[in-house]
Amino acid sequence: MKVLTKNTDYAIRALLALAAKKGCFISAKSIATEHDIPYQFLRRLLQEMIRHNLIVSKEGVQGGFMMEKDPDEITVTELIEIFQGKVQVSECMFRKQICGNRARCVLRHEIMRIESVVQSEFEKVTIGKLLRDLESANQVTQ
Amino acid sequence: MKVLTKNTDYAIRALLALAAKKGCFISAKSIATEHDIPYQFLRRLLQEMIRHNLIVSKEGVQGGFMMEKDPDEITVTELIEIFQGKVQVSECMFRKQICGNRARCVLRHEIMRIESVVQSEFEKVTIGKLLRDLESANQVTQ
DNA sequence: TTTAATTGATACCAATATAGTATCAGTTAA
DNA sequence: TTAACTGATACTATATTGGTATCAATTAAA
Ligand code: FES
Ligand code: FES
Repeated sequence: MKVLTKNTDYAIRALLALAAKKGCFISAKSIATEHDIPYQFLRRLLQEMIRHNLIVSKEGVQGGFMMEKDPDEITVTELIEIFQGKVQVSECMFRKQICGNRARCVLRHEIMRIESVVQSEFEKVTIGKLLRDLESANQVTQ
Repeated sequence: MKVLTKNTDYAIRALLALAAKKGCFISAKSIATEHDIPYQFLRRLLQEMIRHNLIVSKEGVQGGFMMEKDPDEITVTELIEIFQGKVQVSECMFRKQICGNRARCVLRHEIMRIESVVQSEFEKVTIGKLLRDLESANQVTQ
């Protein structure tokens, strides 16, 4: 069971690259080569993130992509939702036969509780936090 | 993003059916019809659960499947691992370029922390617990 | 003003995972 | 002897994921 797919994985890495150079326009090509992400795949992800107002773009020579939203406000939960759809444990376990009362269903409550725990854990992890972790890790090893 | 696939969903339901009639052999056919699970699909899941010593079977007429392991010892985590593979957030985010030091990688720590949170949440949910929830829910509604 | 570097948009393809079906041999209670 | 069962395994269909290709539009710079 994979929690993060390539979409999300690559998107996080691209955002880290942009966050590290906030205010500058960085081309998709340079991000792709520097971070070992398939170019056309990355392009699609970047366009999707524009639609969600995480980043902005500039066309033409010297163009590229730039961080728009505050990195500390971009959570992994948000990225998962964009690229993998909303986290849901199960559409609705135990339909029909077993579970007659959807509203009061104890199982459903159990499931929803877990859903919210998972989500809140991923919400604690923001691009901003990851970037700081990354930078301090690099200092140690250099 | 779906956390539980049909495999796991059906397996849980089948186990609940068996746990509710502990000590008896129940045929795959009756479980399938009563709980609206595709018969051949269910058969495969049951065989897989035999291999993992969750249940046992008896061949021939009046045969079927019976709970083997204590329902309170069967966690949703275990079922996810059987049917969807071990929970892993990402194979290894930020390989190569960014992350030179696998052992000390802060990002990796962050990811592993979340992994363990997710796992421990699902470990709290056992077949035994679900069954009791289910039974008390049924009492209320009847 | 031409050109090369760029994004926008979109269609396509390949690989893998998920969901479901079919078949036939072997076992066993009735 | 037979019908109700499981064991084993192969097959198919569909969806998701991962990746590639193409071409038009834009723009800084030569
Ligand atoms: S599990 Fe869906 S309503 Fe109870
Ligand atoms: S993310 Fe894999 S070692 Fe750092």
